Amino acid sequence: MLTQTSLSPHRSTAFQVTRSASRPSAAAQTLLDQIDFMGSPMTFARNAEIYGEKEPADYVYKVISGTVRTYKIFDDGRRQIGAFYFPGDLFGLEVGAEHQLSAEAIEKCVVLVVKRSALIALADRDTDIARWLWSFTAGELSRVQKHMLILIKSAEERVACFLLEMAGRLAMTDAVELPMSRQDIADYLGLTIETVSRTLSHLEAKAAIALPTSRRIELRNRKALHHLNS
Amino acid sequence: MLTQTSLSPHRSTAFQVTRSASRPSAAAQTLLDQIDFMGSPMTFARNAEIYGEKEPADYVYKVISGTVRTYKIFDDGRRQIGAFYFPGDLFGLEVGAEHQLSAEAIEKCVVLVVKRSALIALADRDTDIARWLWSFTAGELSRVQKHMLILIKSAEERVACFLLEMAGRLAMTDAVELPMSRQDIADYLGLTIETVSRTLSHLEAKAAIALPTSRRIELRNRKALHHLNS
DNA sequence: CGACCATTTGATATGGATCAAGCGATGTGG
DNA sequence: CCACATCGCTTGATCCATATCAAATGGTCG
Repeated sequence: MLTQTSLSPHRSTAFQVTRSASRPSAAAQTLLDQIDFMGSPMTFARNAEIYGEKEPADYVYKVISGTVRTYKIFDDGRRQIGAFYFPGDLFGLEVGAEHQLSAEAIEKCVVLVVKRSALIALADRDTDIARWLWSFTAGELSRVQKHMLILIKSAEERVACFLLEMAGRLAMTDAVELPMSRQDIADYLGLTIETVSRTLSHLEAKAAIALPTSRRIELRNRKALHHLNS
Repeated sequence: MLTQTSLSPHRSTAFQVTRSASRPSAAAQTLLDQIDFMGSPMTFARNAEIYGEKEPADYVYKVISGTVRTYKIFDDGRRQIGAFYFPGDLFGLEVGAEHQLSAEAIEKCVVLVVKRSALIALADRDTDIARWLWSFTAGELSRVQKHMLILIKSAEERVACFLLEMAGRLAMTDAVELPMSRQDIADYLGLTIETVSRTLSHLEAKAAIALPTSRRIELRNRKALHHLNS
């Protein structure tokens, strides 16, 4: 499952440098940081599958570079994107035996791959680690709950929420370089690409945003966007 | 927060009988069962608030009888129901300090109330308990993910999913007595009451269900309902 | 019985989907 | 290096599912 579309695991020189540091104690830092010392980097090409729905969830992943989407495809061919993951984000951690969604690289990605059993073993010895794993799942729950709430809003509100979310996660300034296509955005928001495109054009007409290129979006009036949020 | 619309906590004779049994070891049963020995029963009237969004999440609840809804109200007045909880279900367990949604009794309810700190204390001493708490949150995550997926479907698919879910949770047979109103169903499915009502009528016309009364629903053709599921 | 509330049903409006065409950037082969 | 195919995106025209507005029906409780 890990080999189908990806390079075999190896340690890049960049990560070897990091690994040469002395290993801190379990409680001294978050598990998210510790994974840097436990994981093997793997590279995935654009659109490569990282794992598939219902495959054994034996590994957990941390994004080093690039962007990942998790999604589900329905019988009728429609796709719902569950989440986007950016550098620093952990994904693919399940409590059950199987992945609930599929995961793909949106663009060329490097991810650290860690055996889930290794994390579980740590958690059994260290209450803080166990607590952290629980918190992580609770964070995912919270995120999905928010995502669910945007699906009952109007197209304009959904797009505004999306832009604010992306700006918050991958931009320090008001300019965002989106790594995902209009189709990805549409499938994340439960809209069509035409509606996403039209809504962005409309927000630009209202001077809430600017679109220097189709992937680059500048927030010009966050207040107007937030107002759509409710 | 616990007193506003409810009786003060007390132990009913029914629970005293249960409590008189010798206490099993932590690992011998699930935490869900153990809560029966730890919790104080409280009664909530129809539509009484059990807790509000953003209130401290110091207590966890287990439904003994009745039905509970969790929900969020938006600025524009719309309400989204996050979940329905039936007898035996646990709700209100948060990892963070505050409740993310509000909770209300749909009908007169008896719930067991347990201090969250008591559960956390158990989890710190018992890895199995810690694992169970994590699994519980993961189960909620899984449920919300499924719920999110139905929000992008057509009205008929949403209603069919809802009926199958309710039948699975509160009926042994094909007849379901719904505890919630059309408005509750509509707010759970992201539809209007009119659309819910019309869709039920349509499903009845197609002989997929029967509606002896507005609250009682008989599944006459599960296959047809499942087919709408996809 | 009568008031009230939940539900159903009907008529119309509308937001977003669908179908269709055009546009701009990117890349490829002649 | 240019002509052309391709792909992602935008824009336009029309359609349809669901919302909205409105009224009728039915069940419940004082």
